[in-house]
Amino acid sequence: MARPVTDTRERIIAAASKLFYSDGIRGVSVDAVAAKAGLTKRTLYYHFRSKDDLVAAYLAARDQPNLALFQRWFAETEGGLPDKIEGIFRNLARSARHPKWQGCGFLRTSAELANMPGHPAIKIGAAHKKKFENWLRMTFESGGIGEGSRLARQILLLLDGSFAVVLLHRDPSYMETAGEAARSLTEAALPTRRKRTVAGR
Amino acid sequence: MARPVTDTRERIIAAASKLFYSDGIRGVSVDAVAAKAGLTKRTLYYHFRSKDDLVAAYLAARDQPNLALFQRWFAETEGGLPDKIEGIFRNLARSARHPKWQGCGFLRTSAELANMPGHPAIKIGAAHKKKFENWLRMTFESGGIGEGSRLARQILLLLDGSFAVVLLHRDPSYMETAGEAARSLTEAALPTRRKRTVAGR
DNA sequence: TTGAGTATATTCACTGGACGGTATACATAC
DNA sequence: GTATGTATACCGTCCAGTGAATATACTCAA
Repeated sequence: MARPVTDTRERIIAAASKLFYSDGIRGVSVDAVAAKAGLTKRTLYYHFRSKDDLVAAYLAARDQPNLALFQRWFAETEGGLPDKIEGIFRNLARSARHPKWQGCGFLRTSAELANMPGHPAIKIGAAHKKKFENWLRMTFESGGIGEGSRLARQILLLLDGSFAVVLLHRDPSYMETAGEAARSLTEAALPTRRKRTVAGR
Repeated sequence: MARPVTDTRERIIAAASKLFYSDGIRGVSVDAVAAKAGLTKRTLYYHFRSKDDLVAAYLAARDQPNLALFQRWFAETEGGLPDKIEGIFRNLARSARHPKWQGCGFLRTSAELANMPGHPAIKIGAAHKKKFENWLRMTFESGGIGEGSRLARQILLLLDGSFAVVLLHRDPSYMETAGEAARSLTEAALPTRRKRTVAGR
């Protein structure tokens, strides 16, 4: 065959993505990924050095699209900063109602591999969440919020909390509750539009 | 030997608890649990019908002590409701700095077994979190907070969010951030002590 | 234009080990 | 002499990773 490397690689990653996300890392064998991709395990091992490598590639491939999705949800929501933040949670709740939804792949991987803190996949997950947090912070700061850093962390906590809680209870309404909380915190952090001097901590 | 059933059972659960919490469910073999408990796998299977049973027993054994710990942290913190809520997070941050800390066993199990939503262990985890949420709600309501139900959910989201985020970044300071957010939300929900009529949503 | 040689890509068949669970037998306590 | 409890040894399966061979595309000299 000798197709260009990237095609096969991406087919493998696509297969891995579906399986790892749906059944967890340790719940999916390399054979299963190869079968889903329509090739032999040996071929898979030609393109990836190890299962750990494959897991890292799976998460790396989800990094940018995930971020872009959140940013789109934010951009497409009408209204002020609090509304737009709440919009992210509303969209998330909607997507969590899809039957194939299984929480956040990054968080689930970090939970599953908690005993291997140095695992490349965990580093990728951590970097992903940091990117999101930074984007929030910059958004807040350019929206006139002084302590954008703190608010960004709080929103992130609510977001990841809703991933965890909704995965456990299978009740996406928690995401709407999280959205309300996020809105409250954002409103409280917003400058009062009247007096505007120090107002710090 | 023929020791009373409960002794051996509890020794097994204690061993399982350490191993499952530290290395995850699928990362620990039944043999490993038996070895840690100082007996044979066959003996273990005399006391538990399957690994799934054992996993459920592991979480069931953590239910009450965990709840009691949170309640103690709440009770032992001086001050008003917001302070006491923040106290939970502060204590949690302290415990998360212990080298053996690996997040919340209930959440990690639900993440690992996400593809088996009916698994008994997940039901136990869900019930545990519901108990905690209910305790929060009752605490808030008897503290004079009208919408205690919503606030309880928000606090829970922050708490579980901090479990997830700290597990990923290995940075317990997120728990203090979550505690601040929890305090803010609690303060905002507290009656103004002055005008007190509707003030609803 | 072709054909030899090389790098890329894929397959089949296998290994060594771990894993969940069980058949059978033995020991102790009441 | 039967309930309970523990141990040895085993079964069938799955799983991450590999060795050896093969097939295809690419390069470049004749």
